Amino acid sequence: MAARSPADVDLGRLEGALGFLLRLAQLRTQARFFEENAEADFKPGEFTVLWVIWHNPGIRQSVLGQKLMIKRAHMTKLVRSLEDRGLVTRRIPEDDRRAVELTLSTGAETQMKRAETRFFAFEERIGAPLSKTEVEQLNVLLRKFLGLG
Amino acid sequence: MAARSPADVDLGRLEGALGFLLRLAQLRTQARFFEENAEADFKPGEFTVLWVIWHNPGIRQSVLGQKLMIKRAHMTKLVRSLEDRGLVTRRIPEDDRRAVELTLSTGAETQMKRAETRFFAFEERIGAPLSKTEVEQLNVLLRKFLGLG
DNA sequence: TATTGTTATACTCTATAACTATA
DNA sequence: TATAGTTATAGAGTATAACAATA
Repeated sequence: MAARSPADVDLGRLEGALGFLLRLAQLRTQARFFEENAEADFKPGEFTVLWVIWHNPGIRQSVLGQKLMIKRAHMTKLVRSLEDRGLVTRRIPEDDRRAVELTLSTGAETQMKRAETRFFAFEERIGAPLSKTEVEQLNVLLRKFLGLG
Repeated sequence: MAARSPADVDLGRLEGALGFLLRLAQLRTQARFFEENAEADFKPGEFTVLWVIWHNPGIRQSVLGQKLMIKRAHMTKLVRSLEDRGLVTRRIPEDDRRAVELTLSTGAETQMKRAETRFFAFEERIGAPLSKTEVEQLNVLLRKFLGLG
């Protein structure tokens, strides 16, 4: 009855709960990232933000936040820290002086090219418990779940 | 070029990255949970911990932490808060006086029966963008990804 | 009035390291 | 020596509300 090892634990209905499985999958992925990429330039969140700015130069801070589900107040702090590290430049557009347009610095582009290799190599590795077809299925289902593509 | 709305944003290879999709899916699920369950007794993390204790009475604190990927130091604080609220009882077993065995209080069982209904109803709802078959596929793939069942 | 971004504050989750007690 | 749990501390992420500037 009283479980003495993780394998003995009975999760009951929880084991079929999508929210629970998503949380666990995300936690495990994040934990593995920090184990295997201790000396990486960027954390996953930073990489993602920089990546999207890189591929959408001049993107507005609010749009970036909406897309990546980052709240405005947190976005401010995040962008400030990237700016302080010389990775991102901010520009106030003439047509709407409330907004902020974000661009990658040239130094950041160089760093991102290196980080890209490492990051997507990791993405390949974490799919390992699944076959190539299964990874593709999982991708399709998650994108549909999220209303992307 | 410069994206003015989230729909315009180009995610490039990121859109096919498992870690990224998992993070977004988890974030969205969590955000929806708090929108729709503002008056719930328990947060998802608390519900999960209480659920596992409920279904594995006398489970050791360390085993629970391993299963749910909660670090020991955080586990201590979490269990303390549950104990302070009269939901969980701690017991030092005679055969290993370093360990702590966790059990649900009777009051907590009653609360959990109510919470169970709400929680799993939410779990049903979040699967909505997908068909029943797709939800089942997603469950299977995530469990395999996690090395469960 | 509504929107964009900022500031201030607080709470949760997580990470680390040093510690106690038990094995 | 190793393990289970605790304590203390720090950092990241997130939420809220109040605010300024602009639309």
